Amino acid sequence: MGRAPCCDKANVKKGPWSPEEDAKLKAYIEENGTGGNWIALPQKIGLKRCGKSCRLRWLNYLRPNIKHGGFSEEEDQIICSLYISIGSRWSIIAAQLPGRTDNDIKNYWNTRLKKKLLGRRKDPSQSRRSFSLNQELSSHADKPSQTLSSTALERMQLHLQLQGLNNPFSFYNNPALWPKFNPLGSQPVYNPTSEQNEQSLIPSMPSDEPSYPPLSAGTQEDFSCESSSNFNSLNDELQNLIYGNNGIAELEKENVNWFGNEFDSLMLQENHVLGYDM
DNA sequence: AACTCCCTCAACCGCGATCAG
DNA sequence: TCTGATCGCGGTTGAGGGAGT
Repeated sequence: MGRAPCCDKANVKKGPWSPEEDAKLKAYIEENGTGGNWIALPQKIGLKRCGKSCRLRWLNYLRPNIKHGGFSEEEDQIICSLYISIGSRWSIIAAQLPGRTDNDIKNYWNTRLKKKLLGRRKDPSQSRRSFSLNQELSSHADKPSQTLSSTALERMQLHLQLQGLNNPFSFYNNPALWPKFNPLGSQPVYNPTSEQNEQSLIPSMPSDEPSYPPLSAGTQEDFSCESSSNFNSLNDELQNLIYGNNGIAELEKENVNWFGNEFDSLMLQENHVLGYDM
């Protein structure tokens, strides 16, 4: 038995929204709110739209203070850092960028930022390195135990890419990145002294690399968010997500650990490919 | 000018999570 | 506790427009 449709598909308009529809939806929500029920909302205001479509239109386009396009270099860095840390959790990434929607960031990442970063080939040796890794990994693709998700591969590749010394996004030579990479304020994500951090959110750094400095108030402000309360709630969300003090967070932590494991196995494979483990 | 190709982004779809009765 | 309804998220699609030929 299939899933029940959320609305009557036959009587629902699809495709681009007209200015009249936008005006109706915007006026109603600004006056009455969503009423906590998106499914019933279009009927209330006489729109032949699916409730989900209304919700999306409001969140991604009509909501006040939405920014479109024109991503700054700093926003690029935040998106990139968080993508490597937590993957395609666009809603969480969007929460760190005021005025940006998850859909916007997702589109921006898929169409531009990913190409901008992964397409970068400054150093031929680095290029060969990435290529050989991909080639080697894909040659093992028929072995189930070594099949890796494309997202993880992409993040792995990005991580390698970002290690390039000439790369402005490099974690190692760009201190401005460190606070962005650790959105949790004073609690460092990577703590080389803690055994529990073996599978930390951030891939392990070589032991001779400096650990991330604790955030100053200034850098935390720099990190984003209009109000401190907003920042704190986001902060809490990320704290829960990463450190986990409830059931849901534990689930998230599993995912994070999964990435840690996957990343570790990738690093092992890469070392093997490059002959570092000999 | 006409055609094709490629890119962007708004919107859709399906699914897991959560809520309410 | 169960079940159906709804929400929210991430992946995908396709229309529209710009660039190239």
